[in-house]
Amino acid sequence: MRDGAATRDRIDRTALGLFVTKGVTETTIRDIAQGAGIAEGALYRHYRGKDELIWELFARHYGELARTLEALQTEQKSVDDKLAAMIGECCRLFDTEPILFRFLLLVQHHSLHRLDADIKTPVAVLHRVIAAGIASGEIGAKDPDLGTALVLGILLQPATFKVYGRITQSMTSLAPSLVAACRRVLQA
Amino acid sequence: MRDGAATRDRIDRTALGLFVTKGVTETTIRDIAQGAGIAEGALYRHYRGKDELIWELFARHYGELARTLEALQTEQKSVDDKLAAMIGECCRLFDTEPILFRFLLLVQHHSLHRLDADIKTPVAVLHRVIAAGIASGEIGAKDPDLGTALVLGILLQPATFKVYGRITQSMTSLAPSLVAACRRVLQA
Amino acid sequence: MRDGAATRDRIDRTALGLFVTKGVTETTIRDIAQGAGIAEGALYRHYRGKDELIWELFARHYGELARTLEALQTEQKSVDDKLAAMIGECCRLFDTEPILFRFLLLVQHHSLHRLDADIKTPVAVLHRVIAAGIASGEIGAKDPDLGTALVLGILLQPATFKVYGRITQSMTSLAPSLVAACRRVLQA
Amino acid sequence: MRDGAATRDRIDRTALGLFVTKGVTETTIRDIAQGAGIAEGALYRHYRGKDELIWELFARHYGELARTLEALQTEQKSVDDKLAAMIGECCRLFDTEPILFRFLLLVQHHSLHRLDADIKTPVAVLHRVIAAGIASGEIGAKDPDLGTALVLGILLQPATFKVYGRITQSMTSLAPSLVAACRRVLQA
DNA sequence: GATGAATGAGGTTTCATTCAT
DNA sequence: TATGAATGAAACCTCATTCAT
Repeated sequence: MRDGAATRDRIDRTALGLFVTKGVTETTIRDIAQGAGIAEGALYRHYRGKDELIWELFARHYGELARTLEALQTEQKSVDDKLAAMIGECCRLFDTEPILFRFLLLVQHHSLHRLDADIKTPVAVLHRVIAAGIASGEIGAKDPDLGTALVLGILLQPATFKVYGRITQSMTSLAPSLVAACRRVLQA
Repeated sequence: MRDGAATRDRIDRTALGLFVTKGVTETTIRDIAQGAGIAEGALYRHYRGKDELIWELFARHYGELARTLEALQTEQKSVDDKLAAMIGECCRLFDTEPILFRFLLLVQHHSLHRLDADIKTPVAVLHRVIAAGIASGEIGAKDPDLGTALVLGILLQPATFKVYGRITQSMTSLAPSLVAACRRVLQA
Repeated sequence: MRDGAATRDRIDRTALGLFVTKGVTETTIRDIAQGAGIAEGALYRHYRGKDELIWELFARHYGELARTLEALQTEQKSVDDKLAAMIGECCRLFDTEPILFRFLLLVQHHSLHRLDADIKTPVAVLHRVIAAGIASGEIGAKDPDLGTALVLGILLQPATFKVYGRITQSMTSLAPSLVAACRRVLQA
Repeated sequence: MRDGAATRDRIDRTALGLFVTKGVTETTIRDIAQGAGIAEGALYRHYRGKDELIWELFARHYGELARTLEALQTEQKSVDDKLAAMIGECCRLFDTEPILFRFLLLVQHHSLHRLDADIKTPVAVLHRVIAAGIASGEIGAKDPDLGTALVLGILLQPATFKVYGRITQSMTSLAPSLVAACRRVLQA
């Protein structure tokens, strides 16, 4: 079954790339199959259908990112360090696997209605850290929801700008500025 | 003859609502026609096709927002006041016409490739204000692109949270906090 | 009603031109109305529908050509002169009103199923002349149907070549050669 | 998997028949699919669209006829024999595959604009033979274009008459008469 | 008599999925 | 297990014609 795993991997990578380039709805099974070098029907050996492929791809990586952030956060003591670690990781991910990052950015809206009952999300991790910081007094702000939104905006909007070429530096090189911005924003 | 302008208006409103609710690609011409109470073919009296409908709707309102922001910005002296006015207007727009706002948020990516030669954008207005603030020394930050991204993130991510019900207050009531956050972020 | 007649004339000329350029089925009522400078609905004041427009145009001019040929043929004594007169007239018509000629060429197949009960046709006139020539011994050939086909081919195929630019001389200047060819062909 | 070649064959034959019977534009994809006993969508496995189906069908057979005529012409020494061979073959084709022949007759105008850069045509073969005959003095006529038109007219117009039932004999039985007519016509 | 919005049927094409091989 | 032809529903769009103004 090593072949099967390799094929599935090609499917995943091809799909990810096409989803990001053309959009999810605009990408057809045929596109993916061609890109992965298999027949259309073969895809259904690996996924029950297009929806499941999308969902699987999203849930797997979204969940993985959540677990990674959770681990990083746990390693740190102060809220400041926790935030720095998480933002740094996201920047690193963007630079290392931009397609995957953009996919997560893209599909989160599309897939959010299935998130309810399901897995831990990166946003939830972030939210918990900020809420804890407010509780402990490390963060001056009062509203954990707003705080989460602000931090998220400060992280994701530059990433979006980078996608469109409005920002050219690497996200990693930008990370310290973003961390600083988050700190300032959470002060009041 | 029947009243063309009224029909067109119903088309516009129906389309906007469906685009926001179901997504642009997921909304069909039939959906729109049914919602507007006309036959599918009738839509083509008013728009050359689905793409043009999307583009028209986007360009019209995106351009209008840009012009509104530009006017507001001109009325103010200091960069602080300019930012406050612009952010306030966006919050007001979100509260007043949430569907329109969400549509602009949604489609901007989808339609960005046609923005090249065309009209002024709200982002461009914001960028110009920030660049001027940097030049005049009113803003401590150095990079106008990053600054624009940060402000935009601080504005749009809370809006997104509100769309998903994670934030319940009105955007207008949130505006002062957002303005304050922007000021702080632009300080370094 | 002078205006009505003028409008109808514009419709006719526009339709003729479009039919020849784009094809009959490919030409829409809208095309014609736009070309004629009227609204789509207005066309139905002049013709009951598209089919009738086509048929009317065809029948009118096809019948007129038949009557013209009939008159010319009657004026001449010998079969040779009759043929010369008819061919000359067709060549003149091609040079004078190429669009009309091409339309007749084009639509004859499309409209032939309605010719049954109806009017005299140019082909019928030609056929009668040749049959008479065979009967009187002026023509050596035996089969009037084949003879008609040959003469028609000798006339229409050069016209078709001219339409496609493979022949550049005027049809009128070609007429003597065509007449000579017909004579020779009808000899055996 | 199901047999693709057989299906494609059924599509081709059905399309050819319908094109000839109802006209190309008047024949719908649904007509063809029904006639071929498949779903509409299945057609697109075999042809990219209706236009390509038409073009493919035309180019394939038009080119094949050109090659056949070329081969026959090469086998003969004298221009007379070359013409006889080519005309004989066309008559044989008409009698053997009348639908195919009528299709070629019908669509040549519709498809001529794509002939530019492309393949050899039957008309080109004929033209070359006649031009060579003029050069060698075997043909008395002077203008190869006119000569080609005349021969073509003498061949195709009887075929057209046969299509409409005005001529009842087989084209093959008519061939000698046509050859003789061509000879006579090319003498001056 | 003219206008052009509206209708409604029908055209071409796409596409996720199934299924025979 | 893989293939790719086939399905069938549905998408977008066109167009002759009607009809309210």
